[in-house]
Amino acid sequence: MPPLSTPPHPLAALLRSSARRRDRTACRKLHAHLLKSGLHQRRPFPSALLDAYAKSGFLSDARCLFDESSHRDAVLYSALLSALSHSDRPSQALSLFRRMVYVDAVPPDGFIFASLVKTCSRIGFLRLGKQAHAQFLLSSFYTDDVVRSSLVDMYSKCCAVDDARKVFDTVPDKNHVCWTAMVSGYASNGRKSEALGLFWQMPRRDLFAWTALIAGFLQSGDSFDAVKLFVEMRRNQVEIDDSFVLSTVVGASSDLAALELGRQLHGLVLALGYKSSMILGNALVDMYAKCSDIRSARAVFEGLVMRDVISWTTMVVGEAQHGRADDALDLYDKMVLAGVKPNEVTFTGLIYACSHAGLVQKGRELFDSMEQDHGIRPSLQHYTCLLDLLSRSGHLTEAENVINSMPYVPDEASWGALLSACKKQGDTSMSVRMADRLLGLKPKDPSTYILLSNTYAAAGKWDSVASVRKLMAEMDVKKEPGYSWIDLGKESCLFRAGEVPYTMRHEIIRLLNELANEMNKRGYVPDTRSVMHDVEENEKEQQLFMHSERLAVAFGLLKSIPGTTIRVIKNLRICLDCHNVIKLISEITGREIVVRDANRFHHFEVGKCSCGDFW
DNA sequence: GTAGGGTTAG
Repeated sequence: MPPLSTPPHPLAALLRSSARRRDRTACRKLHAHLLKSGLHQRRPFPSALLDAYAKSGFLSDARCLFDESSHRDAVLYSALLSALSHSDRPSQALSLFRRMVYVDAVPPDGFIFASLVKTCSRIGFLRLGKQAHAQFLLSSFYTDDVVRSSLVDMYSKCCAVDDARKVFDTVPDKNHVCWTAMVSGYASNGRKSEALGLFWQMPRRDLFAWTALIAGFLQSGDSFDAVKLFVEMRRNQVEIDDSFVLSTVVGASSDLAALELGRQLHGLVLALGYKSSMILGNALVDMYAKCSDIRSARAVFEGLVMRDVISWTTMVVGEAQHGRADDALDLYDKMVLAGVKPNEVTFTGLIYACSHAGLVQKGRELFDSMEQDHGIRPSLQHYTCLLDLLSRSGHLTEAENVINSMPYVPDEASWGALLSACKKQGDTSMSVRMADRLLGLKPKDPSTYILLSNTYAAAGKWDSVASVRKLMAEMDVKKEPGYSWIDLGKESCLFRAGEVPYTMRHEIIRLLNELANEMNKRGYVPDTRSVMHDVEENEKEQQLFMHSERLAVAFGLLKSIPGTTIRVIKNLRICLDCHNVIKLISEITGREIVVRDANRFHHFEVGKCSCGDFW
């Protein structure tokens, strides 16, 4: 006969179900009842109550219970440590752990080791994770497989995949959690073939395993294969009974700027009944914004039942990248009115919006308000946004004062922001000064080298141009080749500069020539400043004529349904001349054209661009 | 009574 286990107290069962529903009111009622009946200090209620508050998202209530408790044993510590390790400030678990060991002299058990390792995984603290591993092996719990699974996860998250594999191999009877942790580890660290190999060796592949694999591919930058795997998962008829995998694959379509795919996924989300999921809603808002369909993004946002700081921030950033600064600022006011606290990401989006619309004073105010009104210390990235804001609108001296007095060491991005603005405004001596500082940092980004080389060339400093080239060779920096991509749902096409697909060659060239005639009538003169190669003027014009974004727009005009918006994605920034040309094309053809470049979105309509030529 | 794997914003 197996030993009879004590049935759970009916109130404990009620607490657990309230926690699952995240029902804080129910927790409070039960808490009151326990207090009145004097049961609150009897086992299992101290830890069950704490756990219920924590799991329904009220960590401060859980913390209060812990602090007021007179008897803090391993179970109570374990409940709070677990809650903190899952919170948005997992490092708090470390100070609690120290208090447990040094103040209350409670020795860690298997539960506590698991939470400690989880904390190290969340904050990426490999050194401490290794110490915890060593202590665990010395303890009497060294055979605990739950802790081993958390160690597999911890090593993977700290990029030590081979160490994760060593732990994985020591587990005799691996369960799903352990397999999934290892598959996720390989996938998210870019070890694709090992991830797939292990995945297909799994005894059974459930939704968790598929999600881990797909999310891992996405994390390591392989959105295309992430989507392919999702299709394979559907073919394998895996039931989707939670929304994790959907938000992951919606994220992949944002990355790919694949609007048609995103629309289909939106349909699937509705069909599977996840209309009211906030996380999925947030992912969809971001997807539509990144796929250049800002109106649909806004429609999904307006339809959200619940909005958290991520929902608002996603929408603010979306409006900002589409050059709709007024809408971004208006959203911010509504967000504050709705009682949602902005965070550091919200301010990045807001200052970016001001910067791209030339709203200097408003941007300065927001930057100051960040710390004054919201207690958020500006990061280096915020300072870089401020530098961009000031320098773009011609406040170069003020910007130079900021970069020299800010409480951070400026990096490649900060000097780069300042330099590109100086150069655009033709301040040669300041440009050279900035360029010299930037060159000293041995930059990594190919576009920085192009910027440096152009700056020195414009100033006639040919010896500096030569040293830029030399450093590029030393650092093995190669300019990324430009390409543009258009997705019409039924067919999509990728264009590189100067290359036209054979089957469409005549039609595309003929259309571009017809458009050029019309443009010439309207006074268009090619702006060859964007052509870097040292060639004759008419050769430069010929190169511009075949820029990838133009080829993609021409393809879109020929192939898309008349009257629909043409959406083009470019991997680098759009060139000055193409910007002029596409404005004219939008006027001549009466079509709306949206280009997503490396930096932002350009909406071309009736001869104008949403960026106001200020990008 | 307490633990381990997979989702959203710059």
